[in-house]
Amino acid sequence: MTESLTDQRRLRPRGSNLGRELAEKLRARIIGGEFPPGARLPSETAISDAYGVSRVTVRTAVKLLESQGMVNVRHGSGTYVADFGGQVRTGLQELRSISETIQEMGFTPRMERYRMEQRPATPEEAAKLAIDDGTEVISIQRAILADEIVMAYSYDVIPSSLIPASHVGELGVDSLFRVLDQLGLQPVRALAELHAVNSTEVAWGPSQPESGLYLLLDQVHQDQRGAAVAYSRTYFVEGRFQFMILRTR
Amino acid sequence: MTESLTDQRRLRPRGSNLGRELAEKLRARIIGGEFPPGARLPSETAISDAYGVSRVTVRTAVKLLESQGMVNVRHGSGTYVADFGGQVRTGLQELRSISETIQEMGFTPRMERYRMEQRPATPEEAAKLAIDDGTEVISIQRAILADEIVMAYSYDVIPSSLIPASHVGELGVDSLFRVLDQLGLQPVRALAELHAVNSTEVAWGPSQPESGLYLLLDQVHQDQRGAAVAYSRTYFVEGRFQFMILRTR
DNA sequence: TAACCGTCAGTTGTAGGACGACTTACGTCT
DNA sequence: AGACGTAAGTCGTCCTACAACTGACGGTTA
Repeated sequence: MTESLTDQRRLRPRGSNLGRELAEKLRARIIGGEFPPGARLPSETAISDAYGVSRVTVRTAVKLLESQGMVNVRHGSGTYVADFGGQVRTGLQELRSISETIQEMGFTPRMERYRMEQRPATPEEAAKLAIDDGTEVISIQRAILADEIVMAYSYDVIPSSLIPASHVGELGVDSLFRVLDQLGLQPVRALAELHAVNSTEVAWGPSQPESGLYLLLDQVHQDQRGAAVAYSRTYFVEGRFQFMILRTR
Repeated sequence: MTESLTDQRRLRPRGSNLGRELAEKLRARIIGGEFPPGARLPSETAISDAYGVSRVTVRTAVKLLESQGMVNVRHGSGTYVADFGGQVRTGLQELRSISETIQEMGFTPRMERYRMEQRPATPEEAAKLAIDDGTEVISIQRAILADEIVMAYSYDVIPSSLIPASHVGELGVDSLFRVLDQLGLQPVRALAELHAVNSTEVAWGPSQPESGLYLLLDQVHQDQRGAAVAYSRTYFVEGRFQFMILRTR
């Protein structure tokens, strides 16, 4: 068995590398306030000295932060912390669970399960997940709350073959991402479609919003090889969740 | 056939660099179908030989494409074209004009100007643009059409001080981005907010959509220094414009 | 036969040093 | 005071080399 090898690999998060790790550290220092918006980061050579890595690695880290909109790199001048309104930092384009985002915003997230069932995939779901028509899938309907206020209604679909029976129970309780992570199925990207929806058939349970106006995030989550691991439709109640997109060149 | 990028340095547009240029060329080849989804790109050394640039430059280009979700890089294996369901669609997070996006999708874009005026900024606009209350701004209301069908209604606001009188005339006709580009005001990032809107007061003119359901993209465009150069609200008619977001780790 | 396990070539990740291109500040000259 | 040249600092690109990883091939073993 090669179990010991995989365990060692876990010490360094799977799929990460020095560049990503350094980017995460720098990001933490920026968020921590050490480098306020507009401030200049140390030079690349200074950073490479401080962290004991090569300047190549520093550059990949900085480039990553730049692509996330955290910093602006100016040739000949330096690298500067981007100035967003002071508070916003997580954009929609970064892949993370909604629960975590709610938590980072200072609220208490909670999941409420409405229905969970195993059934054949509908043609649309099969197309999105690139599986055969009628393959068994697990369907989960949940509400996502922040401080007991409904933020969104989610409809998730996962092929049953990906979830061993021992983990099915966690699906309705824990975050979808966390369960997938435990199974070694880290989605690294998601192809999302956006729609405005006005319907009374989305919400369920108590404290339904009055307007019926939602922002629909229709997502296919993929692993590193491009294989679809989950299909989720999340209906965000308009006005309750601030959606930020960072558009970069 | 090797082409050297460094030879034509004088022709290079401002603010670009070799890495970005190479990324653009590779992107064109991918979109052109030379490398279909799932295909492996030539190795980094092969690309660096073919284009006459160093492997470092190739890596920055590939990293850029990776951050845009165009490719997946696998250590020890190669770089593979990401698989979006067969079609190539431009993601929302890449900053480009709507006209260009329409054109890339194979339609004919057209702008229709409804109203353009110079007036003091409203408090909300002043806040978004980080200017003093009541500063003179130019306000433009337009419709964006693809093959003569209204895709979106846009409400743009630019501080008057940025636009010399000689260029004001072009504002309603040409793309906003193109005018700003001619003035050396290249927006490199935009902080956008997303909303679902249901209103009958957005549309004007003939061929108004029946539903009144829109996806509102509320954007503040910034230059490289983080200064706000324009504030735009674009109401996309629901269902007519496919919105793609690429979420990456 | 079938599973296992090195080996090896190919590819991406990281290192170190060097120089070019650009920005900024500062001192000099007019 | 203003224009200009200079120099130091910083990012952009190049070169070479090696480490880490992947995938395929073949030999070994049960």
